[in-house]
Amino acid sequence: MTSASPKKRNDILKAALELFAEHGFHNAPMAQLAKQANVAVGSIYRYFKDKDELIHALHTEVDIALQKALIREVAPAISTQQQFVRLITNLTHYLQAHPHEFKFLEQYYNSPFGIEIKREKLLTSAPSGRQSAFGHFFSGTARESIKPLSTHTLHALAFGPVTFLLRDAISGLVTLDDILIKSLAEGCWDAIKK
Amino acid sequence: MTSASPKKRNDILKAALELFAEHGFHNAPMAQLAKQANVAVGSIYRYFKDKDELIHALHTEVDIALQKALIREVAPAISTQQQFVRLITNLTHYLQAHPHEFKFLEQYYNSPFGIEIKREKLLTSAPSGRQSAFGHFFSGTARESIKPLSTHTLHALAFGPVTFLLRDAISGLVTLDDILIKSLAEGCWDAIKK
Amino acid sequence: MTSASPKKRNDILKAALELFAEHGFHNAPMAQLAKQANVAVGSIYRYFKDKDELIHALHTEVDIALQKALIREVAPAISTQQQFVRLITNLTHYLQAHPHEFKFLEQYYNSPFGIEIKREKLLTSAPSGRQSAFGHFFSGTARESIKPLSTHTLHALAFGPVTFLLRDAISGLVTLDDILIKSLAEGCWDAIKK
Amino acid sequence: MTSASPKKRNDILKAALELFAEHGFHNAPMAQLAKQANVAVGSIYRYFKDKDELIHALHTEVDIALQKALIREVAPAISTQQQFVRLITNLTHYLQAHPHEFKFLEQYYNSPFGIEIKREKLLTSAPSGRQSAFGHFFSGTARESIKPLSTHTLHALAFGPVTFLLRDAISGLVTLDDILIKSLAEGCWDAIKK
DNA sequence: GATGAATGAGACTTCATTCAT
DNA sequence: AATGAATGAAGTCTCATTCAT
Repeated sequence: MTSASPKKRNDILKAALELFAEHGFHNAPMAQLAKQANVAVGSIYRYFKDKDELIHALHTEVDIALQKALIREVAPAISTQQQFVRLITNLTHYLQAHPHEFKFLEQYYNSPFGIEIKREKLLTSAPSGRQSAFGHFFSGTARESIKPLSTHTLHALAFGPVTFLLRDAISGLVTLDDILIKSLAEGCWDAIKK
Repeated sequence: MTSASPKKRNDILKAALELFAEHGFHNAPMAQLAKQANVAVGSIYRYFKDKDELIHALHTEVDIALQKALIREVAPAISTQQQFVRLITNLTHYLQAHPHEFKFLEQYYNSPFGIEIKREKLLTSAPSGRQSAFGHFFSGTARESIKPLSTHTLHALAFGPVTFLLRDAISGLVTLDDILIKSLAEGCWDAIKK
Repeated sequence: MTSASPKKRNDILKAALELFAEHGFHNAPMAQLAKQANVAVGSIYRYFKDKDELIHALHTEVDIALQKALIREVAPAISTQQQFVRLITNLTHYLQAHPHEFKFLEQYYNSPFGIEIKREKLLTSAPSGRQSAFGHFFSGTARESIKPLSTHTLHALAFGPVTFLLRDAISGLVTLDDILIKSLAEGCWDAIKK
Repeated sequence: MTSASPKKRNDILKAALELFAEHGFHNAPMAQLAKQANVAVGSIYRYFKDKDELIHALHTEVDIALQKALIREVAPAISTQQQFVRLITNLTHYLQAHPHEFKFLEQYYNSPFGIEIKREKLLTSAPSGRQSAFGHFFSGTARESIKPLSTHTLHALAFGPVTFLLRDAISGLVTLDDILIKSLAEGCWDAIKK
């Protein structure tokens, strides 16, 4: 699907993000999506082959934006621990500020879509947010300061807690203040540091 | 809504677990479910008011079974760290051996259903489910050995990595051997211990 | 269908009358009917071949009871007008006191069932309530005092107003007191008297 | 709920009228309705939210058409009696010529739908429908020539016979010729005139 | 290129009827 | 004879997708 008007394509993706996050893939009819995007139903199909392709495209966009956010202010100058805490903090802040993105991603990775994607990531060096930023971190000089575990395990210890807590935060069950985020990040660091 | 024959009710729940795990709630039509359970469509409605109630009932069953598995061999005699490692190990083993249950739960907690339940668990003293086993642990004598963090944060640090890794394991992206599980559990412990 | 226990048969008919009147034929499932009658679903089918037969049987019962009520205190001694007013009054009183019966009959005559029955009534001298009581009246000595119209027209002029008003009364839109009923009956008499 | 093409909307209403009249609301599946209207099932739902709304909409249409027919040739010049006879005659002629409309209305007023409507008519000044034409008549100068009864009673005496007889006529049990209609109308007049 | 009315497969659910116990 | 669990056809409604304008 080639895009004729990037503006319109964006409107659709934006509307899709909101609807998917709020109602789930299966409770977001194309008709409603079109309405929210101020676009005719038929037009959506000029930009995306079908609903699945729309979902995948949205994932790519969201993933790219997330990656950008992750590496903000992660200077090489600062200590390894500080770098790590920075990454975790960036991740948490960004997703807390973008609950739609978070809900969308959770949903995505919990659906048939997600598994496919994960498998691909292993094979190709996919342009995917999280893993690449952290992947870079884990395979860099940090390696000396952290436990000699597989990348998968490290990812789990670093990411797991954040996503777990974010779920609760976004459902309104907890409030994430800076103190909490800091202690979370430090806990994660304790989990992986040598 | 519960009728006489527990056998048939069970057949339905079993079929539901498989289909929901493999295709998702929304891609598991009642007709297919009936077929898989060797039951007429209408029969399902003798045991469950509607699809939602079936999903909730399934959650209850799965949750109870999981809790039973969690507390296996967690003797009061062993050290706090050993208790914790035991809990994490039990959780991981059980869910790895029961991928359907895991996928179902992930899906459940990522849906409107789950949030409701979580909220309830906060208010009531959750009669079943993951949190109660760990909740018990965190509020017991272990408290002296672990960081003074909120229950939510502790849960996140303890559970987050496991569920994160399990997703990958169940997708076939990693293989969880006992060594890996042990280092994961120890990592979690490092994250929360004082 | 032969009746084994007239008691049970009656329970079923009574329950059917209530449910049909309150919810309509199509919103009165056999299961609910059974429950209300304190009888197993299957048992209903021992007394009535199917739902249709049950409805027809109920019609017969209701019709017979109505006919009995109609001829109460219609002595040959009193004047023709008084006889007529008596009939109308009886009809109104009875149906007002038995709204279930009225609603059932209205529904019955407004359905495919009713038309069938009416057609039969023309051919055979069916044991049917209303028409036979009034039929008898119209073809008796009263004929001299009333307009020389067809039986159908006379029926219409005599019955029409009553049933029309009863509908409103039973919906709660009007209250029928004795004065109102009297003026109604007199109006009907004015319509048919010579 | 009203979309662009009034043609298709009309086709649906026309088909609905036929099916509802012939088989009843509950024996006229949407699928059959669609077929009869030469329309896809889904299309019906573009024009009407659900079956109930379709039924209500149909009632509105039928009611408007009926009212138009009622007031034909009811000149103010003619006598009160003549006006009344005219109204009754119009009503009878129209409904005899439009049996579907008659059956539909009977069914409608005998269902939960109808009662609602009647109640509303009492409160508001009914923008359409039978009552308004006759209501107008009863509250006009005619009042001097007719009995001092409640509007409800007058309606009953005027309408009751007509609807009663029409039921039989439409079932084919009677044939309504002009003579019969005339004597019916005069009977009704005798019932209400002072 | 854009529009949105039309389509119809398919989802969920109900309920009259049967039949093993 | 009675029971009520089981059945599955059939009903209402939704929604991804197409296509004439």
